[in-house]
Amino acid sequence: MRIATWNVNSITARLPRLLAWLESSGTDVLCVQETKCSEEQFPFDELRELGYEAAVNATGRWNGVALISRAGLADIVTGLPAGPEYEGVREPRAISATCGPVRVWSVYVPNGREPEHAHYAYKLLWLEALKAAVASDAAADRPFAVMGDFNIAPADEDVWDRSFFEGMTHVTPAERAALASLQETGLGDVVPRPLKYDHPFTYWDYRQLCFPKNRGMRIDLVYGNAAFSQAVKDSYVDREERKGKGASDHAPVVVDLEV
DNA sequence: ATGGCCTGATCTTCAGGA
Repeated sequence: MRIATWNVNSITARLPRLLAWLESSGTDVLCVQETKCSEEQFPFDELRELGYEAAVNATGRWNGVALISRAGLADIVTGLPAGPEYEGVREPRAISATCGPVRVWSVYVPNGREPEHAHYAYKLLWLEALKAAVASDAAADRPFAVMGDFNIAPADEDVWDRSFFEGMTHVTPAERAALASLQETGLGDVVPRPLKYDHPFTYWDYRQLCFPKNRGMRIDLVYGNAAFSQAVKDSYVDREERKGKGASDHAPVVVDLEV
């Protein structure tokens, strides 16, 4: 089974590339983030024509997550149970389902904006709620993973220049501590291999030639429990999908499982 | 080759992304 996660930065703008990539990569289950559409606007029909069904948690122009699967889609949970609100809104940032032998969450962790911003405190609260939501499945025998855009670089080598990010979100000790806390549930970082260069960055800013210069970050992560991690046969960042016109600023992270 | 931001809506200007 091939399972992947990809922040598409608008599923509407990305639809031609998304459909082509699903076919060319042969992905069975895709965790999507930043759909940036309402559920009414979600391209269910186009996906169905390729043999995929979808479960969606999306409300409009911001955020939005989905699971796209041709391996089953059962026991769907929309949103984090007891997930925090931001400015009175429970934003669409998580969805989970069972896809054949695997249970999976697609998550879009809040950005945080700046360490002093209310959004940053919200980010840490959101990660606490995520830990509570996944603890039971993480400890179970069934292959289970939390996959998505975590908006956190786990270590200094996961950003192109540590000094560039001084004082910024994505690299603060509190955010990294939240990731470490999540791992206490029994989840481990499934680190993909890069297809080029020496580090598996997953995001490159659109601006200032960041991609050609490989000024990237590894913030799209896969956290699997023991059964999931043992089933991993290969994992890589498909940087080819970051190339050319109409690309997302994130590349898909692909995981091949023997289940 | 990979190329100096992109997206959708409040739509010609802006918030948000990270």
